[in-house]
Amino acid sequence: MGIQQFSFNAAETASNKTPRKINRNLVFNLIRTQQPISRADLARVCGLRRSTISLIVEDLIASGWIVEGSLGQLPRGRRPTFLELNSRRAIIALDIHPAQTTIAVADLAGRIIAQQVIDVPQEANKALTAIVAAIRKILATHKERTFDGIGICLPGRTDPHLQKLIFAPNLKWPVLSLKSKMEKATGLRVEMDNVANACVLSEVWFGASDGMHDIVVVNVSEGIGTGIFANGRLLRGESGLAGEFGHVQLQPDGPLCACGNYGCWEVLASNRAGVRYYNETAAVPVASFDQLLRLGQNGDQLATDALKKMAKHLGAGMRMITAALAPREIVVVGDITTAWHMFGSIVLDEMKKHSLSKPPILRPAYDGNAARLRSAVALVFSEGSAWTEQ
Amino acid sequence: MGIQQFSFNAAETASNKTPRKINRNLVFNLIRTQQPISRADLARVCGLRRSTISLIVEDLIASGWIVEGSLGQLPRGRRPTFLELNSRRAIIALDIHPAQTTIAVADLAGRIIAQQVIDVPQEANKALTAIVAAIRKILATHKERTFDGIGICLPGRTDPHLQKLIFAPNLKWPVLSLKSKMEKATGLRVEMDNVANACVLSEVWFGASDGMHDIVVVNVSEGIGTGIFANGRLLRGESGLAGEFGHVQLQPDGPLCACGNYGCWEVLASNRAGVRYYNETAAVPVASFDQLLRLGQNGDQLATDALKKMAKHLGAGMRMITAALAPREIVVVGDITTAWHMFGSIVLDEMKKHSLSKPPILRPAYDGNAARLRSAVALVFSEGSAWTEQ
DNA sequence: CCCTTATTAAGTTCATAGAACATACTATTC
DNA sequence: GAATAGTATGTTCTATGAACTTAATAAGGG
Repeated sequence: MGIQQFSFNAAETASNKTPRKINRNLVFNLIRTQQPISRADLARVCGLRRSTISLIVEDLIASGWIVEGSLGQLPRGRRPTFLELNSRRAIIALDIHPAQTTIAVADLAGRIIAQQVIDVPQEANKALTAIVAAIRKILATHKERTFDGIGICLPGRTDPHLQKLIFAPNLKWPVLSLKSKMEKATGLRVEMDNVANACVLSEVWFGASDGMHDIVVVNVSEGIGTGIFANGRLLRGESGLAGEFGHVQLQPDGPLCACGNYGCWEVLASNRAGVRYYNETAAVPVASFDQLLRLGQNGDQLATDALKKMAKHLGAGMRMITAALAPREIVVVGDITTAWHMFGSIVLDEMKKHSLSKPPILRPAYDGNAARLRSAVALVFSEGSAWTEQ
Repeated sequence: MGIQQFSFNAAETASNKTPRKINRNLVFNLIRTQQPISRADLARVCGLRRSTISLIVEDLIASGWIVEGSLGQLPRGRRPTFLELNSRRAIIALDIHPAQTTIAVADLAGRIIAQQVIDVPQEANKALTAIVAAIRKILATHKERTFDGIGICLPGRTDPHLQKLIFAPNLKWPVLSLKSKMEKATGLRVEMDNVANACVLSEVWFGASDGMHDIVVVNVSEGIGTGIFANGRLLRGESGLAGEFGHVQLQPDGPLCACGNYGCWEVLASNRAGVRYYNETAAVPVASFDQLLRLGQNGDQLATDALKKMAKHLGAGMRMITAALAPREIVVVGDITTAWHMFGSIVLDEMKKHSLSKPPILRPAYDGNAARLRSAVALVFSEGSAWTEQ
């Protein structure tokens, strides 16, 4: 199965520089994921000759992506020179959330170097100003690093072509040329995407996924968003709105959803649904999902019941995803994962019910907290393919 | 957006022969889709230099994929030599159906050269024998052609790795090494896939789709199967069972489905559902969907109502697909398309209801009848990339 | 114990071959 | 003569294979 079965597109001719592009990409990714690693090991792992590897490595060092590090130990023979990512290169990661926005500095390996919560006003333009100010401050205090771009993950959808924010109901932001405005204001490249999509990239870049199998990330929050990784890429859809499984109607006589339909998955299984289930039965209502979760973890019966109901509906949605895409893994992101030992099995059981195929692996994101910030790194480097240029 | 953002896989290094592979592929596909076409036009269309095109064309002629044809007309200057697919190369196309199996000879351009319905016994091994006999007969009567393989589309799912038939309830066939058995019996390469998947490939190879956008094919028959084309490839899923949207539960209190769940899309919207709707209301039941369709087209009110109900549920499922994948187009295959002028708009309206994004283009397959047979050609040449070898 | 030599592995150098390309050329037609 | 199709040739970029250099340890001899 070749890489590009269907590339009969005029734009994609290959020149004699094409092999280098491909191999450079390959070698860089090997160093990124296997660092520290020597030239000789690179050759063994990927099958290119040592001489070829040397040339490519020289190129990557010259352009500042990697550096030579310490020497390795061997029982005999010349000691290998380890290659590592250049830790002076960094990106700015932004995790925009209705309740709380976090800004961070991360290096190419996804290590979070600095991190802080910032105050962001509700109104879109004021928010933009506040964010740009925070970015300028970061740039000023981290002069020793080279910044390659800004990665933003947010609870909304972006147009894949125009790179505009097109759908962010939870932020109450209108359609917005966020990307170009930020790029003008900061001079840095900006990549932004939905939380679920960003977490998909994070899983593929830093997580257990190898980029060769399909995975689906389900972000359970106020709503439910999913990100789909298929055929070696993020699946964005024509409009950028692929992955809105949250708005599939699973119960035609269910509660009204914000989208206008009744009984969408996210009305049945989101954090809000959990809270609603609890408040329907309890004498004293809870105000937030956090509260509900704490009650449940402390053994409150009504809270547990509400969360179990939510978990069951989550599982029903995962069954839908399994039928639709048969991915290798479904990865869950969101507050509910902190109580996965209590509710994970309920989700799993419901998902497996009458499944046609071997059900996918179901698991929480490998690194719930940092995942969203890390995903910003993945966004900048997977979307823009920054190291491919020149 | 490069071809291969995530190819950090050891197997996929590029050598200095890689550009030729890519460009040869590209040129061949241009000839395939734009034939007849001259070398000069190829150069203009794809951007490669005339000298490069000449070399690649020479190669393709030498290996028998294309031939030089007639000369074109121009107002002045040397007349261009048209290049065409070698019409002596052909494949055998098999459309296996519970009711009726068709065998055909098709050339690279998807032209059906000969076609005949064959008798196939129910039992799997006897069926295999009958099919192999029919193939041998075809091979004997078409000695003037070179056959590159056998493409099979069938109402079942195949394992993408092992190439076994793993799920064919409507055929009542067990898990079966169909591919390897047929290859041994005929000496030809065999590619097989689900009807919906095959039709996806057919759309991309011979239809309006350009291979650059996502499309979903919905095959409405006894059940409902869908094929997904995303990120430039068919989406098969881990198990080969991706696209089973037909078994997503859209109405938890709906009728029992063969899969064990209640209210799956296919129980609500397949041909069988249409028949069921009619028979619930009519005094005299119909035995087949064909009958129902004829009644409806003749203006029978109860039949029309039943078909409208079915159409509405079809639309609800398309809304699900839109939310899940946001494809550019949804293409419908199946008997219902013969009455698309009557029911298409009902499907469309239901699909659009409360849609978050611009809804996809909804249309019947561009060539309902030949599509399934043609898809066999697409199967052989897209999956095996036959012209890439050597 | 020290020095020399062999062995092993890492990394580099260089001639070679495949491929696209730019340029110049030939062929054909009006 | 002008325009267009198609071909031939030298150049450049690339991966490769073989030979080479570098650096470390092991073995052996004095």
